[in-house]
Amino acid sequence: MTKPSRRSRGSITVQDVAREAGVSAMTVSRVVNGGTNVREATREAVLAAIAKLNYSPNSAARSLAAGEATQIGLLYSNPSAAYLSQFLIGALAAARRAGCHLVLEACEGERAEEQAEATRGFVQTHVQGVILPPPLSEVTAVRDELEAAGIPWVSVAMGLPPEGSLNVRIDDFAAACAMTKHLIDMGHRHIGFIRGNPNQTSSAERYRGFCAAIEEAGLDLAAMPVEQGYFTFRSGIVASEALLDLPEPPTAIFASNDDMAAAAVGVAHRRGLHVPQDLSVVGFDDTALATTMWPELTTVRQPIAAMAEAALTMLLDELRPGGKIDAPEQVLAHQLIVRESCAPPPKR
Amino acid sequence: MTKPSRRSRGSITVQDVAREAGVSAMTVSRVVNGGTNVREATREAVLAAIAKLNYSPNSAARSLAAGEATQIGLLYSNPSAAYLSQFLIGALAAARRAGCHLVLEACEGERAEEQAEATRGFVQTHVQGVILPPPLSEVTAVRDELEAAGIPWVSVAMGLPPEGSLNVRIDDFAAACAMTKHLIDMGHRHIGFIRGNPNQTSSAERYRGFCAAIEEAGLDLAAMPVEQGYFTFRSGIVASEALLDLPEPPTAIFASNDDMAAAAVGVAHRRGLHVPQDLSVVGFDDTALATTMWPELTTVRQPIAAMAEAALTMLLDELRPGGKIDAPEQVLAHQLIVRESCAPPPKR
DNA sequence: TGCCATGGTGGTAGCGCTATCAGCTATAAG
DNA sequence: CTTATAGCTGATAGCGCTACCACCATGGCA
Repeated sequence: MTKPSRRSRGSITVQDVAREAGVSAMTVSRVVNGGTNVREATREAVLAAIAKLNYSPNSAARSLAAGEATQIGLLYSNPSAAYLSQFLIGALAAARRAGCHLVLEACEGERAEEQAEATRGFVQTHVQGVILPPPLSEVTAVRDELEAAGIPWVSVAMGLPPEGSLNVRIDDFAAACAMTKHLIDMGHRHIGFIRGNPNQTSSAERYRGFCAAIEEAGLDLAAMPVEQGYFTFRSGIVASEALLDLPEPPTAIFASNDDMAAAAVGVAHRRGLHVPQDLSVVGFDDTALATTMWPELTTVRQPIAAMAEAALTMLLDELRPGGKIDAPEQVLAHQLIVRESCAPPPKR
Repeated sequence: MTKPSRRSRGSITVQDVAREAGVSAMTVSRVVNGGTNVREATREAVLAAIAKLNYSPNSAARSLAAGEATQIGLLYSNPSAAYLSQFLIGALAAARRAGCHLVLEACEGERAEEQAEATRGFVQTHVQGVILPPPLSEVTAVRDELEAAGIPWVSVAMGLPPEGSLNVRIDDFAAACAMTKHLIDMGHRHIGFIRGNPNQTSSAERYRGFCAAIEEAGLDLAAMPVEQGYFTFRSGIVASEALLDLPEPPTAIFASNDDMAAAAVGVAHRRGLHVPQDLSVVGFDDTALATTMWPELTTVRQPIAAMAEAALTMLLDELRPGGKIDAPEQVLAHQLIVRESCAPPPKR
């Protein structure tokens, strides 16, 4: 008489599958994980048993037995909500597959001391690795703290990551270049640019892309009005006002992110300018904002969720004892999203 | 000669703490978890040892040994990004504390069949419970599917949840009432209301709150123009146009969420109306949008992260074998956030 | 013919924690 | 003074899985 174990929730285990397939638990485990050194016939028998019993491995047991990393930190700071939610979706998907937990920590302040403090929180909770989405990927206070604690990290969406560091990003340069070409192809010859926050290297990369496209088209870069922005809506207002106050205002504005582009549209409306008939506006990032405005924004889409997934996967590879990272740097594809906020320039 | 176990990552375990404190591992475990039946002196010794060794429990081992729920589903559908990110932050915090994984699943379509399909994905991945943020909390196709599979769920932010169901929410009625009172107190006597999507009971509750405040102030409810919206920016545009096209347009617009309020502001600007001098606009939810617009929006803040945390905690309580839920319904406090988008009505 | 590679498989021993129960000490009750 | 009762503690036995080795067939090579 086999009384069922008191604690068991009656779920299917490797043992059940092994019995069903007529092999050992070990072989089932091998099939489930990559499965090197298993004969094809055996593998199929196991897979059939898994399907029949509707088995799914217990991730707690798996991480415990494998001694895997279980806590991965994610330090975020004042991200756009749209960015963060996409990022979390991607990170969670990867985390669940790997059976590890995501530990979030907000890093509010701008001061190095506050940032270091938030980072230390991670060290105390024993996270085994940390993911740094922008703009934290660029903050040395955070990176130094992690370095000191010997915790590996992956930076995401840096414009120009330091050599040899783990990072996942898009090609900001190429994307900005393509967007600028799009404006030029529409007929714009006088394009205003709003730069991003200089504390992020992607700002410089986007500006470089803009410049490259202008020069490649044989236009006079010096004639293009450029304003400094800081990725915030407010800074976009100031920059847009400055651009539109010029004696000869541009016919198109390329803002380094969507928030600032939204600001440009708002300023234009206040001045009675119609977008896109009188002024074209384009952004960068394709956040939710881009489609909750009127007109909807032409912008560059970053595969945010995929980048988060890639970052977590890369980090776990790094953490795995034997496994060395084959590519410490991963560049994912961006996409130009054309919507209604840009049109050929008005005829004079 | 004790060779260290091959797989150990050198982390501190209960055994280490037990040795340090001069007690058994079991006692340490008791102290760490609630700690019933432990003498005060013993507890302190254990806590001291924990602090000294900087011990933190291994959540994988814990869930495995305790046979706890490890996978909680979260079905989301076209939420505002701001809502989702806040929600995930709260849910993740609770999930990590409980040592369970969050399994996300997007439920895109509107059709019952698609919704049921997405839900079945959960059943196959063996989630032990499901959290339903709005608007899915109201979708019967989803709930029926979960019911059929015997998976418990918690609904979040329903306006008027069915009796006896697990749910976490705010008092939409009271919040809308307070907001309306705020407008009346400012001197508004002719207030336009944009309703939310009728597929969500919170829409009706917010409208009820509006009506109650109007009547309580002795105003004529029938004189207040009301338009149907669907929580989207687009629907807000249509509704706002209708309100402002009236022969006698309202001096204030109360939109049932921030997206529609943002639309109202946009429409007003297009018509050359200044907000808040010519028209006051208020929203509901306090999403990120409320502060990335100009002027910033007066709105109602829902404690989204706290609601998500409460929902997950409630679900885990329900799942715990012995533990019965003491309160299947939990109402959290909302907050009126006053910003720049509303002012006394213009003098005639 | 022997012998070592090699690919495939199973047995064993934990990973770090907690449920269970037995035992042990104090206090209350008989 | 015994017995019942409660409070506190520890030994044991797993939770479901995988690392590690031992093992057994092959088959190629000397």
